Amino acid sequence: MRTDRAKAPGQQPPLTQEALVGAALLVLERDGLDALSMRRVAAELGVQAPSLYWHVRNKEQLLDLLADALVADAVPPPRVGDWREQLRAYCHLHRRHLLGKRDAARVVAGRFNLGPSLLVILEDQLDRLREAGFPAADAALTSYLLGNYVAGFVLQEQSPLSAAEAVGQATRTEVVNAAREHLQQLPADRFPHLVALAADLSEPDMEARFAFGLERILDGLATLLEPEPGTR
Amino acid sequence: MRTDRAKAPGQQPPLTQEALVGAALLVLERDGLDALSMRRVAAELGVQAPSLYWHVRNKEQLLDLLADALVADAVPPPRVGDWREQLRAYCHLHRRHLLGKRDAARVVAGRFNLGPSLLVILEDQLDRLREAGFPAADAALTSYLLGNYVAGFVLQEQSPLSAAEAVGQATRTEVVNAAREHLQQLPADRFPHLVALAADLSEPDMEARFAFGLERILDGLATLLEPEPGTR
DNA sequence: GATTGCCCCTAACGGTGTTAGATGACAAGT
DNA sequence: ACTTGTCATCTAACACCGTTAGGGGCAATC
Repeated sequence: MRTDRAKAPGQQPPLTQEALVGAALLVLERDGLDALSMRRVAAELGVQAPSLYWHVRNKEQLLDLLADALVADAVPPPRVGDWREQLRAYCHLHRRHLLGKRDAARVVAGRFNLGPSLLVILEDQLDRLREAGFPAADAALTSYLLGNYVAGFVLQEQSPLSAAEAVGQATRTEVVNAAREHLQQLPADRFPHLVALAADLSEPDMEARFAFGLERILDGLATLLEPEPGTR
Repeated sequence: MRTDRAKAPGQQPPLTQEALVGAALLVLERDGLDALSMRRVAAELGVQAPSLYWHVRNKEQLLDLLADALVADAVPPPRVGDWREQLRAYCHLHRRHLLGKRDAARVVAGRFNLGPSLLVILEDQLDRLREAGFPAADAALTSYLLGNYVAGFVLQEQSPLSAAEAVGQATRTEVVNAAREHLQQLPADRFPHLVALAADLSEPDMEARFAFGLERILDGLATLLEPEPGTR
């Protein structure tokens, strides 16, 4: 019997680890994280599931590689403007990048990454922070803080979407509206602020929410650089 | 045949939704999130798995309830000091609380919560923020920001722990040491900052990392309250 | 006493990650 | 040319998983 490796639209290229990651990326984008199984990735390559374990220790490692691949094609922002503008651009780009790939934040967030692609980004960020005058320790902490903020935010941002579509009805605005109504109908004597701020709390403009937090962080970083501007 | 409900150390109490959540909490604490299956929760109650579906739509809903239960016994900090001190205490308590329960952040982070326990906390937070002088919209955004920051941070903080113990060897310091050595042996010409800051980047003092980010956010919030350092 | 509705049961479906061991392809050594 | 051996994939299987279908006991209600 011949090898039916070619029966699926598979690869002759002899199934490297990168090929696994590529197939996983494809499955993630097409079917979502919950449907990302070893069997499906294998099928994508025209191969049986156990074959994957020759190239990868287990699914967890594949997800680690996937996490790094997800940030691989993120391009750093141009080096124009002051450090603040550059960091702002960095974070907005990072968020846009994660939002662009389905379930990306769920893969990336809470994973101890340190893959090669992330290292490149980290190095570049540290360079700009040091150049801006941040001490070594602060630069390291800042990088961690920003990465954490963006990943955590996008995780929250795209989670209700997938949760809602799992239940049935779809659009994010429906979920947001339901949340606002839920808040508004609370007993006003016990939850006066929640009722009063229902509209603000269920503000669907995620861009604004993201920007608010980011600007707070940037403001806070600025105080590190200006030890005595007069007030404090 | 008699009912063998009592063969496991089970409950006569007729299996309410709260009982499910209680059992789930117990399984989570004892076996971790990855081992939290419907069958195991059922076994904890001396019951078969399909019985759970009478009280709960699916596992996702059980996790939602679990997420709220995980923040249920968080006590707000005393109302002493200025808003800054109170918010700081709030976040540190929240972090400690999540760290105290196994895999708590993995359950809570990235879940659209709004359970009753969280609503109480949110209401209290909003009250303090309004009292401190924050406009309505800013108070809402701030609450979201802080909750997001703490959950995201703890998610990162306790994730490598469980990841490492899944692989085999245990302690977090081992993982951190491996990360530092990995950074130090990078080619110094391509990654000068990563090599130089290896120690800072793999700083294992998570408390300090957390405090750094939190203080930045608090500094940033302070600039919202003092638009012009002259008047008010 | 019959009926209804609650609540748990057994059985089963299709899926999962992962391992054991057989099998083939193909290069190196004799 | 034949053996050897390593790589890379296969088949078969294990122990689970979430979830559904449908049966049956048991209390309250009519």
